[in-house]
Amino acid sequence: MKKGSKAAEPDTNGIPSDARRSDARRKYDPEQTKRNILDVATQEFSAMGLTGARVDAIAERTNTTKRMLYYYFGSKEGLYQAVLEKVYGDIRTLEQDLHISELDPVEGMRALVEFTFDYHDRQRDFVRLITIENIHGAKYVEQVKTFKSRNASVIHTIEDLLQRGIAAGQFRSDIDAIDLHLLISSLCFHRIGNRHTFGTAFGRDPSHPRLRARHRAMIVDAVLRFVRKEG
Amino acid sequence: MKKGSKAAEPDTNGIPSDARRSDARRKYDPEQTKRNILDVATQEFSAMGLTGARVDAIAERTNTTKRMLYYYFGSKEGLYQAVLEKVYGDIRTLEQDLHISELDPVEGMRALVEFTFDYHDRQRDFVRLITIENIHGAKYVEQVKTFKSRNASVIHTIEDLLQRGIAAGQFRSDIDAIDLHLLISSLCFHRIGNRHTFGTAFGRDPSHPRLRARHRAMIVDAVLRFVRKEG
Amino acid sequence: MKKGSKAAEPDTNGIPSDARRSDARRKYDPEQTKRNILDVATQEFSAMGLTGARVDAIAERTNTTKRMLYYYFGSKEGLYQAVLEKVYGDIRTLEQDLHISELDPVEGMRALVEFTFDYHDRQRDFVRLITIENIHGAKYVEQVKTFKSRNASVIHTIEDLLQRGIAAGQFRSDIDAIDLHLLISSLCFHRIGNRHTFGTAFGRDPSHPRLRARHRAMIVDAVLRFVRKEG
Amino acid sequence: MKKGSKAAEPDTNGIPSDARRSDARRKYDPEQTKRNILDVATQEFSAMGLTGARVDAIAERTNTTKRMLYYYFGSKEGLYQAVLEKVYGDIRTLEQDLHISELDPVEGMRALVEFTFDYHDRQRDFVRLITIENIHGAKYVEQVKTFKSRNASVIHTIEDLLQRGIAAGQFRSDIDAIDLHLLISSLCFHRIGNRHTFGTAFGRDPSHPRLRARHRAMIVDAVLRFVRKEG
DNA sequence: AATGAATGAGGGTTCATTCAT
DNA sequence: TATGAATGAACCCTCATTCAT
Repeated sequence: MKKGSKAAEPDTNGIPSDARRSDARRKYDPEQTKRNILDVATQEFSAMGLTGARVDAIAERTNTTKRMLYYYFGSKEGLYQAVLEKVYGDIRTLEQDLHISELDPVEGMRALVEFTFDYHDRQRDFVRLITIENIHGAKYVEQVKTFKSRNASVIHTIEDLLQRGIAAGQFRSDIDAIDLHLLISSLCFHRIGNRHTFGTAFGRDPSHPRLRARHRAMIVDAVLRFVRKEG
Repeated sequence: MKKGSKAAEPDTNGIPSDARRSDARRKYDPEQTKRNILDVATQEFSAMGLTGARVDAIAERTNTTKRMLYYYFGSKEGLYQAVLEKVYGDIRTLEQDLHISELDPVEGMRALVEFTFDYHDRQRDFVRLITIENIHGAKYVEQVKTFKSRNASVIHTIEDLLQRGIAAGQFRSDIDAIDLHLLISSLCFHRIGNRHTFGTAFGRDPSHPRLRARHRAMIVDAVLRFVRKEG
Repeated sequence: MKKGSKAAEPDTNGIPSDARRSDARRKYDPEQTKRNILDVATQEFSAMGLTGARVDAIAERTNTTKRMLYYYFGSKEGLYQAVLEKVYGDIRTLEQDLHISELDPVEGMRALVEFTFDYHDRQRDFVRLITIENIHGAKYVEQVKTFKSRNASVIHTIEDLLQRGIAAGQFRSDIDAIDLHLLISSLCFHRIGNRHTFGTAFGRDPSHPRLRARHRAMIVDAVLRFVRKEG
Repeated sequence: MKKGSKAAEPDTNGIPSDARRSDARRKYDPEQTKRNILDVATQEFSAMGLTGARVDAIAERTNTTKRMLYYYFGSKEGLYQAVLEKVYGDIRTLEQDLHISELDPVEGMRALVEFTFDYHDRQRDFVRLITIENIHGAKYVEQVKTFKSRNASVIHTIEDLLQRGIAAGQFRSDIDAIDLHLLISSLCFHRIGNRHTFGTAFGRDPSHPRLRARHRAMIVDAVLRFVRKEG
């Protein structure tokens, strides 16, 4: 308010901006503010759905105010989309670390299924957001750039596995890669995504840690039985 | 009231007045009013979710007014629950018609899987409502009386199949009935419930009629390979 | 519905209508229905006020349906007015039974105050309805025929008492009858009408039976001290 | 904003800008907005009762919109309670200014009664709101913090007066302070609170200014006669 | 960069009342 | 005489969003 207030700002003399970024005590840190909003929004959207989520509820649990939310993300939908982007950005590289192409087809398939299983088992926000997206006809995820490319890479991995497995006489030759991915996804997704209704129906939460190992083995088993060449 | 007035009415050619009671032209027909509201509500809730659905939108597409909706169902949530109940009531008896217990275990298993597949493939509202319920932690379906009992009957069917299959030397003996149901459900549910994100990811709608036969065969195949006793 | 249904009605052959009236088992008894509605309505209006009362709430606790309420009383306001009328009709004759004019002025005054006290102490519905009327500017009680005439009679009683008391040298001669009635009413009304706020303020319910005798004596005392000629 | 614009404004002759902060022309002034809402709400609640009052009606007569009402007071009931609080806050200090403890007991009692009379005579909103509260069982005033404490102070004042009056041989020794307060309140409250029904009954509005002096004297007289030790 | 105050459109719900039987 | 079904207007409240500072 006073003139000369600019001079009164926390002095940044000479320190490179990169270093300042990581200073947690800085008063105004746009990146941190954005991250904070995104984290809270992820929880809220994941818990309540797109329509069920409340902008006020998100703002309240944030370190900043509602206005900032609009300042950075434009609208509720914009924020939702940013959440989707963030969640997808988080996965990006994980799969490549498995080096599946270096494994024997059967072992590679097992590794892929186990990875997929573990991923769904741990990333519940991701699972919920996918569910929510489907209620909205995948309208928003469609605009997430990394979405399609990332999924394409899974198909490549599977295609490679199938090809090598067939060549080695281990796998059947009549399996479509996308169909197989659908099959694997189904088995890994459902037990998390629909765990509440399933739990209510059978008095058994399918996502409970106690069942994890058994389900993991079951799904790996089912997939391997499905792809393996008989006799 | 007058005799002559009958002739002026839209023709009812020969249909006895008893049958016409359920006629759309009757002004005071609570059963029809309720059914009409329920039908419209099923669409709206299924399309928009519980929070996303608009009571006004439902009322508008109804033959009556918004007030009647509250007259019969008390609240938006009450109506949602009634929808859940109706959708569940619709399935109840269908399964018993299969007479699975009279079939050979392998054929019985095939019949069960095919039935489950077809059911999910056709009853998209049902699938969507289950998805929506999971976003709300299955809070509402918990209060639907028929829900648990109906689900229990599926498990009995599977248990019977497994037992007979084991006895006949056809099935493995280490399979849990509920786990198997989860596996079958996963495969049938996912391709419908998550078809939008799947379609966006791979440019292929997994619920498209053109893929139905292939997926149906695939799933039956996967389940049978899973339960069958190996060589 | 069938023709000849009239003959099927509970037969009333020859019994005079007066006798039939009092038959509690009669199916349709307008007088009893009306009384039933009025009784329930008195409770509801007295408990909730005119705006706070709910027509549905009244109808629910009645032996008949909401429609009858409109059939007999026309509207919510009509019913409210009928309640007012009933409550006033109930008092009508009570006061005359005291034969105050036959008593010595001091004893007569005591009797009048005690009667007024007891009446307010017992007829809480009456007190509440008066309170409610004042919130509505006495709009409805204005149309109750017995209201003004009944109140006029109290003034006559007081005037008579004052005159006789002055003549006997017992009472002051400078007291206005209406003012005195206001004074007496104030003392008897307030402890019932405002008992809730008073109770909250002082932790003591002024209408509690335990205090009744003391308050009764106090008020009689206060009034007599007020009217008595000094020295 | 321009210098010249000031001259065009309705004159603010010489009042320093600090004082003008509460000026009606400021657009962002939460305190004024709140006060404005409270003032209008006081009228509406007092005139219509809690249930009878309309949020829309309040908002309409306000400088702001209905939304702000909820922004500041949360709900209709919250606003009602705030009104109660405000009305009570207004009285709080008034009584202490009388310095009753410095007066001779008889004069002190007279001052107290006159103050009570004048207060009820002037603060009709207060009287109405107390009436309304009693219809709701004092549910809301119970939560007004200042309510009990303030009332306690009146009792202390009366106790002090009684004690000193007894010591001076002027007052009777058998009077309970709370009972006396009830007596005084009754006399001051009733003529305002029930003036409509009283007016209808006797064709005389007891709260009319023309009667004020007479009633004031009557009530003081009645109270003094009641407390005075008899010859 | 950041904020409390303000907003209009629409949300679910309830009211007293009337219609058709 | 009596009734369940139906109604439209209005009620209280909440939403995502923007303004002025």
